[in-house]
Amino acid sequence: MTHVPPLGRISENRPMQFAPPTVAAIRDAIRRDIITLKLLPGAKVSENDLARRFGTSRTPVREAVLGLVDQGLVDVRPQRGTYITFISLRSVKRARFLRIALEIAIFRKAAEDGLHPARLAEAQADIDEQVAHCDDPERFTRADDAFHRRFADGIDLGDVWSILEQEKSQFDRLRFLSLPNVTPVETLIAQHRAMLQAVVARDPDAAERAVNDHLSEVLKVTDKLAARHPDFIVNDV
Amino acid sequence: MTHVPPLGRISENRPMQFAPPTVAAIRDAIRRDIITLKLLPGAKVSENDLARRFGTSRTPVREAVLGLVDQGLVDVRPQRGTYITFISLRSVKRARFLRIALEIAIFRKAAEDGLHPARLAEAQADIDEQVAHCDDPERFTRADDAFHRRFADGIDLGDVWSILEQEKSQFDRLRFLSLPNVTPVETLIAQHRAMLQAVVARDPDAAERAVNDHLSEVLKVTDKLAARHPDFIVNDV
DNA sequence: GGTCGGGGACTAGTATACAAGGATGTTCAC
DNA sequence: GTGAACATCCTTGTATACTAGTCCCCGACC
Repeated sequence: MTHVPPLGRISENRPMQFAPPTVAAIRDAIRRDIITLKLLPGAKVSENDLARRFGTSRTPVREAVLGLVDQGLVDVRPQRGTYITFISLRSVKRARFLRIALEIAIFRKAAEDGLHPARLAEAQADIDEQVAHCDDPERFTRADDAFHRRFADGIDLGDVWSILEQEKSQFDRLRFLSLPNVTPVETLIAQHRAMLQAVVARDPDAAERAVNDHLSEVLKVTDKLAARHPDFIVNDV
Repeated sequence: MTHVPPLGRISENRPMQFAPPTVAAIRDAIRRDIITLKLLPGAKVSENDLARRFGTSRTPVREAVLGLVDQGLVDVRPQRGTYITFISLRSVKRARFLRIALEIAIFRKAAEDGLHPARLAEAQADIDEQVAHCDDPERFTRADDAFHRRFADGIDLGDVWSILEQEKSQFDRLRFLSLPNVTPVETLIAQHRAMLQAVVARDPDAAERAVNDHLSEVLKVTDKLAARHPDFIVNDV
């Protein structure tokens, strides 16, 4: 549980243009704590405690928590309490299925329609970033996510990534159980290069193969992790 | 705007087992009104009015509305009002992209792993239902949805359909602009049969082709509709 | 007649109060 | 010593009150 200084009415910091950042800020803060396992699965959280922690009333906290319920990260049981959900192996498998299906479609479309050169350059920059920080797991992960996201944003269909974001949190928790990743970063970077190259070459089939290889590699870790951390994981398959 | 009799504290009707059905009930009711275009795009709704309509306080209504914000169905502007979103052509295209990608993956997996015979029988029953009520658009649509959902539920990955459900509402509104559908129901039913048969035959490639044919047929209507109803649609592509 | 300003009637955002049910610990009976 | 009943505390769910910002109309003034 991280200590968070009271938000102190963000409205004073930000110009409060259109939306209240309060709820979103609280939701993201809690979400981050859950994904980084500062809030462990099964832990009980209290809306009152959170309200005190963030220096607001229960109302914004409650709205934030409800958002996390939709994401399957917390489970609120009336008159009992609010609990961090255990990592459901079935949910992880579902997220994996979804991610592979979607990313294949994304890269196929990117390879078919072509991507704006600027986007391609950004993707290349992401790879360079990965090379530069291959020893720093956190920065590597960030560049990794940026790379994937780049294509989702590039195919000009609006916010496709947000769909994945929501599901991704399910196995992002798993990923935090064992940083650094088991797969050598050189392999990952090589796979990223193959994915980018397939899009540049406008070859949808090659893109699909590359994505499939990559995600199979990345996601097969889940099984090992699930076996190693039975205390956080409910095996419901 | 439908008149809805006050919920009168659903807790009395339902056993109030675990969750409060109040918020969910309100959310679904509003959602239905939006999708069926009883609440037109651009219309202003007031949390106070809704609260009066449902016979509750603002709190549950507000929580329900926030859920609809996540689904992109309403837009709440602080201190101004809550408005039904216009149908965003980009969102529709995104939903279409997502649905094709996911359903292809679902049917491929169903064809690869095979489906429980009971599920296959249910899918067949759904088709029979479609044949029986091909003149009743509403019942046909229900059986249509049930058919598609059957496979999403059948691949044993948890609630995959809910992802689609959320996106589907975007062009469900479009669909309601012109019921009955333009594509003859005989064609749809034949396509459904092809999809089911491919799964039964355990032929993933055939399944993919069948799904692609079907969804391309169903979803291509959107372009025509978008051109015909410019008042409800914002062309942001 | 046109324009600017002020006030009232909305809006959503937040805080607080209350209600209802579960968990837990203590106490009393056996 | 053990077990059951009860009281208290704590939980979330809901209702209500209050705050702050926006819109719009109406009147006054130019």
